[in-house]
Formats: sequence, structure tokens, C-alpha cells
Amino acid sequence: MARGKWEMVLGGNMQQHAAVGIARPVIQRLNALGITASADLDAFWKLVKVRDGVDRGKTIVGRAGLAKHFAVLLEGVACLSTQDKEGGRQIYALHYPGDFLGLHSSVLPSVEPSEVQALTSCSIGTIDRDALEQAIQRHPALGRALWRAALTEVSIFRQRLLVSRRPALQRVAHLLCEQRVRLGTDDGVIPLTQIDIADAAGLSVVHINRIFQELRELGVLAKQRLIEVVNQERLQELAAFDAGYLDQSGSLFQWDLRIED
Amino acid sequence: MARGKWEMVLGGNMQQHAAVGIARPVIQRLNALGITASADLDAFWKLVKVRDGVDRGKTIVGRAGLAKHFAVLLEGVACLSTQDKEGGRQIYALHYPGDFLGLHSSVLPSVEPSEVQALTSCSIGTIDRDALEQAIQRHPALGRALWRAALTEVSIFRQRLLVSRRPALQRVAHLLCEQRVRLGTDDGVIPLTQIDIADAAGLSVVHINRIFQELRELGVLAKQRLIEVVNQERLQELAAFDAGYLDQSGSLFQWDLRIED
DNA sequence: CGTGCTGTTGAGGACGATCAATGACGGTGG
DNA sequence: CCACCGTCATTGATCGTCCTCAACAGCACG
Repeated sequence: MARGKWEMVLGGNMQQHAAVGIARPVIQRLNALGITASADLDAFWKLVKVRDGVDRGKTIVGRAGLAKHFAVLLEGVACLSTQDKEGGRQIYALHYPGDFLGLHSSVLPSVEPSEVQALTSCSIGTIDRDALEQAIQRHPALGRALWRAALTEVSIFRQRLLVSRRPALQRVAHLLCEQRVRLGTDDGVIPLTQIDIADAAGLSVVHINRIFQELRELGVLAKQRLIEVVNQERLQELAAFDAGYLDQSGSLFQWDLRIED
Repeated sequence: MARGKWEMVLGGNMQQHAAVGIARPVIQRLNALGITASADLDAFWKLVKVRDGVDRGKTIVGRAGLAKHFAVLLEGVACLSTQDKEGGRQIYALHYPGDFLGLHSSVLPSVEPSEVQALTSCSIGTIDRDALEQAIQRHPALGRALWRAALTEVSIFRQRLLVSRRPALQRVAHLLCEQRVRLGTDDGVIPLTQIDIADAAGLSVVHINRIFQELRELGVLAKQRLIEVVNQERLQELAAFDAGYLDQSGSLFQWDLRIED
């Protein structure tokens, strides 16, 4: 995570970045969201200005108005969270490379103040809002992709609502399953702390710790500090996990993303 | 709630229905969603086929994907719910006259099976999906209105996620506040059973009952079977309720990218 | 080699679930 | 009109889950 604090890449070539490795997750994501034409991909990528070295704990997307930018996560882990007045942090959603950051504020402006925060050092790509709108005019597929991304976020909220009624072990198991799928990595490592998990699951850290011990006894998690899933199948059984809700590619209303003023 | 089981009103005139009283909530809602031009209102209303006499407990919008029509609630109370395998009912959202029913299935098709169910006798208006899409082409304001309605639903989900971490009294108080605002009536009566509240709040009926007794002691609820709020202010304090999340009339894209250093 | 953050462990207690039984109310049919 | 029934509301008792407080251990950092 070096490469200089501000690496402006205006109109850069996508393949170049793929070579650097930083663009690959984004391209994969865009593909998954239905953007396959390289003209569309290029159009999108031309909008992105890469920025490295956002430190852990920093706010990436705030909540106040006057937004000129929007972001894509390139490297690292971030979360969409809010503080309740006792200082407790509620994590609504976790973000991994390829995710769009700040969809929440475009989709749900007048909602409980929430923000996107870096959980590890992150690289992000910023996108100018006006430029994006123009690009969407010329490449409607981009609008649809954003729409789908927003739907997936919504779908995750709803699923969480269901899961929040289940006992802690299943809740945690479900959360871990979701992270595995979203990460899309092969090793079972989940790059979060128990504290993060607690805030995301809505449980106390102490209890999370005990749940983790159970999961380790069950042979689901590795017996180390690091959170590593070693038996994905068993985990899914425990969680009654069905990944369907993470795929909104079949959405009926394929409205073009409309932008008012 | 008589007036015949099937009263088809193809292309009926809006004012007529307003006279009947059945259309007023819908018109108010459409106004609130930004549809003010009478051309738009008429265009919408022409799509609606009125249907009376949906009995309590009946399914209004099923979970099978690809619904060809969706609905508007004209009279009565309905809910968006799902069953978990133990037979427990989780209520995601309550619907009152003017609400759109089945947005969930057009917006989030591949999600945990959920359905819209009548909680009292209801009158609904059904709307053909294809006809609606065509109307949206000619009246973009309709598209925006639906979009906003969907956003409000999403916003409610998210708020619930936050509230679900708070203790039962506040949770229930918050739920009641929300229902008061959504109902928009002057008397404090909330036309639900304790069972409904329990399923919506994710608490046991027994516990809901005890919470209600507390709320009555606090002078917030009337001391009768009927659920009636007699001290709205106190209730809002208890709930730390801010109605902001119920109003998504703000602009769609309000991005704010901020990076601290 | 402290200082700070994360993970771990124990003890006690609050909150809410569950089980079970009883009232209250409204509708239905005799 | 009354007896019956189903649904909803209420109450008591018990139990389990999860929280809180508190202390300590492991590890990374400067």
C-alpha cells in the first residue's frame, strides 16, 4: 500500500490497471452487475481517480450534503455504519474491493446519519458525480449496474432484519457466510476483528468471543487469532444460509437510473 | 365494507372515486410522492382496477416471482411478512391506505419468500405491470413516485435494523410512533392486535403485553383493549423517534465524498 | 519495555422467551 | 336469549440467552 498518496489516473486505460491488480475486483464486479461491453467498462474507468492510503478508522464518505463525488473501493475493507447516542457503533454493511461506497447516501438521503469508514488501510477510486451522470446518459448499462448494486445493498439490509431474530450463533454464522461470499476469496480468512463482527451482528464483544469458541469447537473456525473458516459447508448449515439474496441480477424493474435535481 | 365483491373500475374518473372516498388516500400519497399534475394522476388512476372485500388473513400479493400486477391499498391494513421455518411470522412492514403493495417483489425478487397479507378486511386496486411501465414512459413522474415509495420502504427496513438493537420498550414505542405517522389519522387509534405488534417488533406476545402495561402506566396508551395513543409526545421521547426516515422526498443523489487526514 | 488494542475468562444479573392457565369479548347457532 | 366457540388479552412462574463489569493475557507498535 505505497505507490504515493495521490495517484491521479484520469482517462487511464483499464488493462493497465488490471495489470497493476488494483482494477480487477472492480471489473469483476461490473461484469457481475451486467456490464460486459468493453466500451462501457472503459467509459466507467475513465471516470475513476485512484487514491491510495486511506488509513484505518478514517471516514471515506460522510453524510453531509453537497456531494460532488462518489467512490469505489479498490483495496481493503470498509463499512457502512452509524453511531447511536451511547457511542455504540452499528455496522449496516461491510464493503470489499469492487463495492460502491456511498450508494447509501444517494439512495437514502434522509436517513439516520451514517457514514463509510475504513476498517483497514484502503485504496479507493473517486468518481465525479456530474461526470458519472453524463456517462450514464451515454452508457445506460452503467445506470442499471448502479441500480442493481443498490438493490443488493437493500437486499442485505432486509436479510439482516430476518436474521436478527435468530439466536447469536446462527446470526454470527450467517454473517460469516455472507462475508465469505462477498469476499470471493479462496482461503477462508475474513479480515475483520471480533469487535467488527460484534458491531455488525449487534452482539457484545464478549459474547462474540464465546460464540467463536463454539464455532472453533465445531470445527468451523480455525483455532487462531485470525478469523478463518475451515469448514464452509458446516457453517452454511448452521446459518441456514442461502446466498440468493446477494444476487439481484434478476430484478424485474430494470429502470434506468434517473437523476433528478 | 360491502359494495360487492368485484367492482371493476376500468378507466374510471378520479374525482368520482374521491367522492366515494376510496381514492383519497391514494391521491394524497401520490401528491406526497411528487405527483401533482392532474394529467399524471389521471394516467395513474386509469391503470387501477378496484377490488373490494379481501378478507383478513388472505394473501394479497404472493411470493411467486414475476407478478404480472401489483397493487395499491385503498382501505384496511396489510403487512409484508415472511414465515420462518418454525412457523413464526416476521412482519417487515405494515401497509395503510395509499401504500403500494408488492413493490418488494418487483424491486427485490430474489429474496427470502415474503408476501403481503391482509390484517383487516381490505380494498385494493390492482395495476397491470406492463400497463404501468408504459404509463411510466409517458409520465416519468410516475416512475419517480414509485422509486420514492420503494426508497421509503427501504428506509423503513434500515431504521428497523437500528431499532432492533434497542430494548423492547423503546422498540415498541418506536413502532407505534411509526404507525401513527404512517396512518396520518387524528385519533390515536392503531388498528392492530398485540399479536401483530409482536410479529412486527420481533418480540413474544406475552412480552408485548407487559410492555403495553408499562406504556399505559406511563400514560402513553389508553387503558383499554384497543391500542390508542393518548400522549404522542411522551411516546416519541421514549422512542427517540425522528420521522425523517419516512420522508424520502429529498433529491436522489446527494453524494458527499469526504476524506479526513 | 511501556502503551494500546484485541482477545480471553469469570461472575452476576437483566431482559425477554416459553409454558401454562385464565379472562374478556364477539360472533354463531340453537 | 343463551350456550358455545374462537380469538385476543392477561397473568404467573421458570428458564435461557446475552449483557455488563472487571480483570488479565497476547501481540504489535513506537
